[in-house]
Parts: sequence; structure tokens; C-alpha cells
Amino acid sequence: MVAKLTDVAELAGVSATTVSRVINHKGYLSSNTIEKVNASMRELNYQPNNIARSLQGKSTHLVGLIFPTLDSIFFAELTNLLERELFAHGYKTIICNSQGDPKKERDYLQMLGANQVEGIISSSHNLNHADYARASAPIIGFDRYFAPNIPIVSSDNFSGGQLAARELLKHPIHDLVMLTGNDDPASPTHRRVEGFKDILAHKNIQPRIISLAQSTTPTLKLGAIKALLRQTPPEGIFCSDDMTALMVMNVARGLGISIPGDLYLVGYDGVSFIRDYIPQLTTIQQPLPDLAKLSVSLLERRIKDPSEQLSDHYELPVKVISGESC
Amino acid sequence: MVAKLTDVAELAGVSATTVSRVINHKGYLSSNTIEKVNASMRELNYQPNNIARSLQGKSTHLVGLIFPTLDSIFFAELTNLLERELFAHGYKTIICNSQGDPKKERDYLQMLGANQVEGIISSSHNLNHADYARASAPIIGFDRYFAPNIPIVSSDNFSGGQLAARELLKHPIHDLVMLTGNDDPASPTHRRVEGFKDILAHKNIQPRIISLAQSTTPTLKLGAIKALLRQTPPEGIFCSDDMTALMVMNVARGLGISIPGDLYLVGYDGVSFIRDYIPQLTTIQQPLPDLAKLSVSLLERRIKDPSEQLSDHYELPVKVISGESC
DNA sequence: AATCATATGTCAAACGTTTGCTATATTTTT
DNA sequence: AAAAATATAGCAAACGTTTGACATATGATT
Repeated sequence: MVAKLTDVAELAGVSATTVSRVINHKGYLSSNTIEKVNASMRELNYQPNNIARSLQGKSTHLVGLIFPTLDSIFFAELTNLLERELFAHGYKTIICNSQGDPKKERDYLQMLGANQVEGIISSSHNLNHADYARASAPIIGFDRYFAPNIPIVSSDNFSGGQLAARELLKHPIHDLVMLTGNDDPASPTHRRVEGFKDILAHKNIQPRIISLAQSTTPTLKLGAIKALLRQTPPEGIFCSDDMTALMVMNVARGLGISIPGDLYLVGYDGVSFIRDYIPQLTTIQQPLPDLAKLSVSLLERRIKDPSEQLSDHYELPVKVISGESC
Repeated sequence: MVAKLTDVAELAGVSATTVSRVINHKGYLSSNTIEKVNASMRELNYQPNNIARSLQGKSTHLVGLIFPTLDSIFFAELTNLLERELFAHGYKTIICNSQGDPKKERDYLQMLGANQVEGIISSSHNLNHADYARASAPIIGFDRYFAPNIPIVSSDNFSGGQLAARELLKHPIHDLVMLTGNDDPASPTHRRVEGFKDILAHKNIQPRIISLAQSTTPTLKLGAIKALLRQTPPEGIFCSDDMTALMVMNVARGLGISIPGDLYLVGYDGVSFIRDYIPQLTTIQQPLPDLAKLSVSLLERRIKDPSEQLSDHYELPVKVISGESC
């Protein structure tokens, strides 16, 4: 059996209280006692039981991350950064990938409560606001509105859309398409569409907005892109994420459409994978590390003081990463 | 304050035991009592406290995943699949990305113990075997040897190396390079090198093995690949992962080396991202979903019966995904 | 009418910690 | 030399749940 506090106490010839005090550096302890206890802990290879500690009142230092999937490089990198940041702040990360399944998401939300997580960062899209409003732990919405008083962290999506438009308009073109993944007008990411349209409106250009539901499989997406490029190829495309842009590049190459030249292309996200492996893509970069840091720091503030009033929305600036595609 | 079991009991006018019995479907309960209790739980929005439950003896249903990073698409997809599988088996997933930092990994290993996780799946490379042998929970090594009696789950790396060699040898070439990420001869992934060499040896071909340490940054890797392709370009390259192969494709394109033709290229992993977004790459596909399922099912067997004797090594077959690069 | 099985529910101990209170010994201040 | 402050450590209750042992009521079987 694994050693417990009382075993250590017995071996060291002191009370359980004293051992606990040594572990938690609390109260007055003689160096002699401390040494004895430490030796006993070493001898028994003692590991405090966090479960018991939490029950007693200590916090769990657990944080839940609710995202749709890790198959998307964007969420993978984000999760990676959040995990790092959370670890640096002393939290452990439970991942909850809803895979677009509302039932799974609800189960997870409930489970996180049952497991006494101290906070939640979520970007999932399946549940209604009431589900989130009821959650016991503080929540930060990543690129996502949940309920009043649940702060949103996002890139400046509107500016991002504007930047993309400006990039495309550097060329003398006007038949433009935007491929977007999310058509919920309440979603912060929808602001990308608005920013894009905003700039084009000044030039009296009306882009075609093609919305591929977030649940679209790659194959379906491929079909849609092929159809677009074959039947009514535009002169410029703005994709609301880099993976879609990458697919456009592939399809274009297959069809003999050259980028740039025949077609100009701008993506969105600018994750490090794209910068390292697909540098030819021009894209709008979100400051992912900063977004992760901000999310964690806001969450921590809410954990420390649940009543602290935070802003509704934190927007971080984006920038253009110039490749060759536009 | 959030409702607890005793609050429910009080409201329903029964004892705590009875409430617990209702929750756990244990013992004889009148349907009347059950209804009363359920109503009270609903009214108070009661959520059982898993911490208290675990302390009492119930298991935590927590599993830890120790991997180097999520920035690599391979680990991201693997983590995604494992999380799904674990969820389906009733487990929650704590992610522990060591980021190549032995200290972080040791901290995590210790933390997982303290948090009473029921099992660990790990593919991290930083700790010595003793650290893992000491862990309290059962462990499955993914593509990684840790200690005797810790089973390894991997693809058939040797056959994978052989397949890659055979693919390249379909063309009349003999100046071959293998770019590998891990040069630890004890690692299961090193078998890819051996399988590759094995086939080539029959043809009296001695490939150049270039090992880019796993910690290499993309920039350094890019430099190495550029140097290779510029100075002593081979006729064929086998990369031990798809991301490196993707980088080779990019560099080659930049240098005007055409793939296939001037250079034949085979990758390894065949994650779904590659199949969906870089279909032109010929690669050796690991059966990732099966590997995830197998890992979880082995782990569960060990959890249910820690003394169950498992094999040392479970190897799942790989297959060639034919693109245009070879 | 005594016995047994079946329902229904309560008591209190236990899980492994932490902590407020208390007790004693030692040192410092008056 | 008394009072006060400081140092040291133990007792027992508490955290929220589960569960074995026990108590009682009801009905069925002898």
C-alpha cells in the first residue's frame, strides 16, 4: 500500500499535525523535527494525496479546456500554449474536446463541476448560454460569447478582416470571395466577415461570402473549393482560417491556377505551423501566445476574486504575415 | 454556497445515506423516496463532489497523457484520438506536455500521482526509466520503452522503414538519405531506420542517415534541409515524419528541384491532416485510431487488474499511402 | 403464531488531509 | 522574579461522500 501522512508521522515519531506542518511550512518547527519528518517521507517515498487536500479546503488547481477538437492546428497550438501557461501558473489542464457533440460538451461541463475545477476556458459552440451561465467555476470565452459577465478573449477580428481586404486590394482585382467557417452572426469570428466587407464597401465591391459549416468534413470542403475554382473562379480569396487557405492552394495548383497571378489568397490565424511549413501563404496572424497568456491571467484573476469586474471583451491586435500568395 | 449531499437530504427529509443510495442506485429504495430525492436534487441543482467521492474510495477516472508537445500534428491528432477514446471509456484526460523539459516532466509525473490518476499514457523522452518505474499508476508507453513490464504500443516501425525503402526503390535510384528525428537506438522509432537500411542492404545501398535532434527548431531544420538539397542533393529521401517531408517539399520547390523526377520523397505517419491537406505526399501511414484504441484498452485492463500480464510490445501494421511524391 | 425473506431507511465510521485550539517548554522583557 | 512573548507539538473536528452494520416494518411461509 502507498504511504500516507500517518505512516510518515508514525515512522518519524510525531503527530500527523506536525507532518502536515512540515509539508506546508506552517507554524514553528524545530529543525530537528523537520529533518526527521523529511527523512521519513523520503524513506517511505511519500506523496501527499491531493484529493484529500482538496477536500479539506485546498484548491484543486485544475482547469478545464473546452474546445471542439485538436485536429485543427489552430486549436492544437492554442491548447499547447494554454497548457504551458497554465502549468506556469500552477494549474493542471483537463482537455474536453466536444467534437461538435452537444451531449459530450454538456457531460464535460458537468464533469468539470463535479471535479471541482477552478476555472474553464472554452471556445465550444454547441451549448446554449444557460448551460454556461449555470457553471460553478469562472469561465473565459475564447473567441466566443457565452453570457453576460463571461469575458471574451479574441483577436481583433474586425481589423483582421479589414487587413485581409486591404491586402487583396493591393492588386487591381474586384471579384472577391470570402470562405468562412462560421455563420453565426453573434460569434466574434463573424466580425472578420464584417471587417472584410467594410473595406470593400468603400470601393463598392460586394464579395461573395461562402460559408462552410464548421462541421464540414475535409472532403466536402474540398468539393466546395473545387466547384468554386472550376465554375466561377474569383480573383481573390480570403479564408477565415489557414487550413482552408492551404486547401485552396492545393486545388488551385491542381487546376493550373497560379497563386499569385491568377488568384490572390489571404488566410487567417498565422499559427506557427503555417509560418514554418507553408511560408508562402499570406495570412493575418493572431497573437496566439498573447491570447493564451491573457486568457490565463484573466481566468486567474477571476479565480482569485470571483467578484472582480472584468471587461466584456478583450481584443488583441493582429498583423499581416506577407507570403507570396498575395 | 453550492449544495451538498446533506442539503439534499434535509430538503427531501431523509438521511444522507438514502440520498447517496439514490445517486448510486444501491440497496432498496421506494419509488416514492427516489422521487423525493431526485426532486430535491433538481431543486438545489445538486452536483456530487467527485473529490469527496474519490477520497471515500471511488476511483477518480482520471488519466494523464504525457507527450512532448501538441505543436506537432502527429501528437495533436494522437491526443485528440486518445481523449475521445478515454472519454468513451469514462475517463477524463489531463494533458502534460513536457516540451522537452525533464523538470516539467518530472513535476507532471509527480503531480499525476498526487492527483490519484488511474493510469498514464506517455511518449515522452526525457526521464530515465527509474522515474517511470516508481510511478504509482499503470503506464502504457506509446512508441517508447520505459521499463520492463510497461507495455509498448507502436506501429510496426521496422516494416514501415522497409516499405519506405521499397517505395523509393521502385525508381532506378541509389543515392538515398533518411532524415530521422530520434537517434536513440533503444527507441522503437529507431526501428524505422533499421527497416530502411535492411532493404537497402540487399541492394548494396548505403543510405546517408541524417539525424535532426528532436529539439531542433523549424528554422534549424530548414537550414539543414537547404544545405542538403543545395550541396549534395540525393535522389530519394525518407523522412521519419511527415512534417519534415513537407519541409523538404517546400525547400525543393524553392530550389527548382521537382518532386517527383529530380527527387523522390516518402514521409512517415500519414496523419489525417496530411491525407486531407497534403495529399501529394507519399507516406507510411500509422493506424493512429487503432493505436489509440489499443493503448486505452490495454491501460484499462491494467487499471482493472494491475497484475494482469501484458505483452512487452504491441505492434500494429502500417501501410503505404501513395501520393505523387514517389 | 412463530419464522423468514423482503423492503426501507438510519447511524457512525471511514477515506487522507488541514487547522483552530490548547498545552507545555523555553526565552525575552519588565 | 513575575509577566509576556516565542517556540514546539499534539488533539480532535472538519471537508463531502460512501458503506457496513443495524433497526424496523411489511408481507409471505411454515
